[in-house]
Amino acid sequence: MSLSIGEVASRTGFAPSTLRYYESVGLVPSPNRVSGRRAYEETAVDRLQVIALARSLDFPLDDIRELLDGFPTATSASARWRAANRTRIAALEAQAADIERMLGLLRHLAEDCECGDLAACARVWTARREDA
Amino acid sequence: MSLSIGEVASRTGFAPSTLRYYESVGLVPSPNRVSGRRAYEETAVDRLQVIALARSLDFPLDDIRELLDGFPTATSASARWRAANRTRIAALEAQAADIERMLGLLRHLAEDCECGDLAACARVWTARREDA
DNA sequence: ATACGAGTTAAAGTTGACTTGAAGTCAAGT
DNA sequence: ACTTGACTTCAAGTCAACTTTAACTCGTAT
Repeated sequence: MSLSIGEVASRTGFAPSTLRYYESVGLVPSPNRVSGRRAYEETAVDRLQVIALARSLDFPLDDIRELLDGFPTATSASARWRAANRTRIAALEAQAADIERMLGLLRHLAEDCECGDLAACARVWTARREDA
Repeated sequence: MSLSIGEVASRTGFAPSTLRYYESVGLVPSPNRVSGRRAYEETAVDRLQVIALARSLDFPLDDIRELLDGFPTATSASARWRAANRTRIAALEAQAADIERMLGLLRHLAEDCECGDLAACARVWTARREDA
């Protein structure tokens, strides 16, 4: 049983135009056509859901493509791919830390802030980032 | 003591062109000019560091402006601003959850994945999102 | 038979967030 | 006097990621 572009769209939350675009840039494989129309396999939905998760975290399409194309199929997973993955994991961990800082600031503003001045209370949450 | 655009740039990590752009769109107030040049106060750096944090989380500029402009100055903080803030907090919490799911997937791929097929192991981390 | 809805392609348009380029100003150093 | 380096403005260019438009093709229901 195959799925129309509309069905895939509603299952994944992507617009049909987005699915065509993703195909055009090679992010998803080109599905068979049945009388001109795309006939997706169910597995396409799984791939797209990973893409949706990655996009929700603002992974660029090139990055997602690399992530998915280098997928460790049974054996492989190149050193290059593994290194890239470690980088991605580190970046996500840093991002999680940033979210916690931002949540700290927003909750402070929402609940009990009496600083009166942004500068006064902001430094608590914007401390750090002394590298390079 | 005031800061040149170059000093503010190196303290905040923004390019000078970005600082000018932020000023042009009203995200940061227009600093005094001393013989034509911008002379920033130190507090501008604090504001910009909050902006840097928000931008690192891909907050749109309009959102950041609203966040900063509605800052609870001693007394205020409109109901509208408070509501927007609750929304932002919820969005960040959801984003943190997405990061955890993605980290779960990436670590699985990096360490012990023997699924061989993306679809096979992806469903564990792409489950959820059954709303509306 | 024909109208409808959902699909098709290719090309052009949009948006947000910057960056770059051109042409000029200014203070300090040689 | 003049070069340098960091600045100025304003307009235009860039980039990723889509979306929109135009013109067309199907299969199905009336």
